[in-house]
Amino acid sequence: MASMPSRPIPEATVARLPVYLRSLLDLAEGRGQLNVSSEELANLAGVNAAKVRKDLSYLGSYGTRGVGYDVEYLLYQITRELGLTQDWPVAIIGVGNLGRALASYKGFTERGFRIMALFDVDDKVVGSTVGGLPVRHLDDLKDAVTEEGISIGVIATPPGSAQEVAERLADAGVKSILNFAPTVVNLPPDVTVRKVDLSTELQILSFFQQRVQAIATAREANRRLGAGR
Amino acid sequence: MASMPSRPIPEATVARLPVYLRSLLDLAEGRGQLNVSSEELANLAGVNAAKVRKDLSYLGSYGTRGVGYDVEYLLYQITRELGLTQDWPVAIIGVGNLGRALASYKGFTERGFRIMALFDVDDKVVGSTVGGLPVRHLDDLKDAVTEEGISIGVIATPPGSAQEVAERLADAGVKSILNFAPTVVNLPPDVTVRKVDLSTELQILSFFQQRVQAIATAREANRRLGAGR
DNA sequence: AGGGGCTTGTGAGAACAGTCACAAAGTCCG
DNA sequence: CGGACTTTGTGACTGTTCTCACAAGCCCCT
Repeated sequence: MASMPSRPIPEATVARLPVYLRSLLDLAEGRGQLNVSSEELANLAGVNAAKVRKDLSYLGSYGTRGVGYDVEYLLYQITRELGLTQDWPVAIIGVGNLGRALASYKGFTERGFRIMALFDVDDKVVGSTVGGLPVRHLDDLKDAVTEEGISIGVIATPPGSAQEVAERLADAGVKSILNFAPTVVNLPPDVTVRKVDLSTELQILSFFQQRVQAIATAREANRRLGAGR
Repeated sequence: MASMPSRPIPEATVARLPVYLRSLLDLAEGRGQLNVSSEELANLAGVNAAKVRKDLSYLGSYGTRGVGYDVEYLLYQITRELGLTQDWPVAIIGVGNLGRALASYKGFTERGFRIMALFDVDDKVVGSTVGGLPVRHLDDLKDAVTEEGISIGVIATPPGSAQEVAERLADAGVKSILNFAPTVVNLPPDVTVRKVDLSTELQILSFFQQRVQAIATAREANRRLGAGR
């Protein structure tokens, strides 16, 4: 029995690790701080301190009681746990407004994600260069994935094409997909799909906004009625 | 006591309503289908049927046993619950790559979200026109929010400016913010902030990808050792 | 009018996530 | 060297979300 994963890391924790990572980078690069307490990290990450400690405890006991966590060491551990000690070759499919913005977005490349190839089906863009990379035809996908060792696919197509593109990615052996198209894609469970959906987010905001307004309106009505209590 | 909210709708449910909404629109517009079962809706939305039923039950009893849900009626109820029967005026702050892409992104406008104003601080873009709208200076924010009745703010600035912009939005009376900047913003609890973060998503994918590879490697090692069982 | 066949709505329980509070373990200072 | 102080790591609790399974309700056919 080689290296048994000490405890399985809850998904909710995994989703917060990148936030801690960024906060720690700010501390290290910005102020050159050497130690950080769960309290301070919690403030930076916008969560509560107990949660930070519990999250970090899944990675192991990397803190020192009475002192806090060593920033550099924690940075290294989180980086390692997230698999960011290596580079991940990324392909973007769909070179419309969004695809273009993604291709030239810096935050994308900064942390070990290398955009290796762009794909589209439109003859008007296939062959052109975007952000220093040639746009290839979608039919080249499988070959390119093999050649370039692409491990992450980013779908930035219109919703109608997303499912097909997702299947092609899966067929080419890509196991991690980030879907920007506003539609659900169904794939076998061995492929991890995450969704980033603008209009969904706006609609959720709308729900809360509407609720606030509804309450305000009700309160207003109550006041007019002069209802006591 | 006027209209007591029958049951509070769980946040997890709210987050799925937009997905159901989209699936229903596909059914209605695409195939003109009149009824839908929880089973079918679940397939379209990529969740399980019991969850669909429970989610919808929070809105009221809008289904018919033995038949399913009336597509149009359900569409209306979800639209109403999400507060999408009215238009929401939106402002985008930060007109870089991402801001531009957002300003011209169609999915944005389609469902009752109207982009009313764009803001930046860079003299090189202030005064120019993007997607048919003039880019105004951030200092005009408060006035514009009042004049245009802006209720949703979208932050598309670099991370360093996000907190300040968020505070300005809050100060101007905006209660709903969608933050694309890769940083946490802290605001009073009466402001709803949602975060869309590209690199966080990629890092989460990296975690799972790395895990899969680690397992594959371990299995490979086991095979080489000829370990039985 | 009654029975068979579907599909909803929901109670009960399991799984997961978040919070609290405190013992354990370290530092620091006199 | 000992005691005050700080901060971690975690057990126990609470709250939320998911899943299962089935009674209740409705349609349709004969």
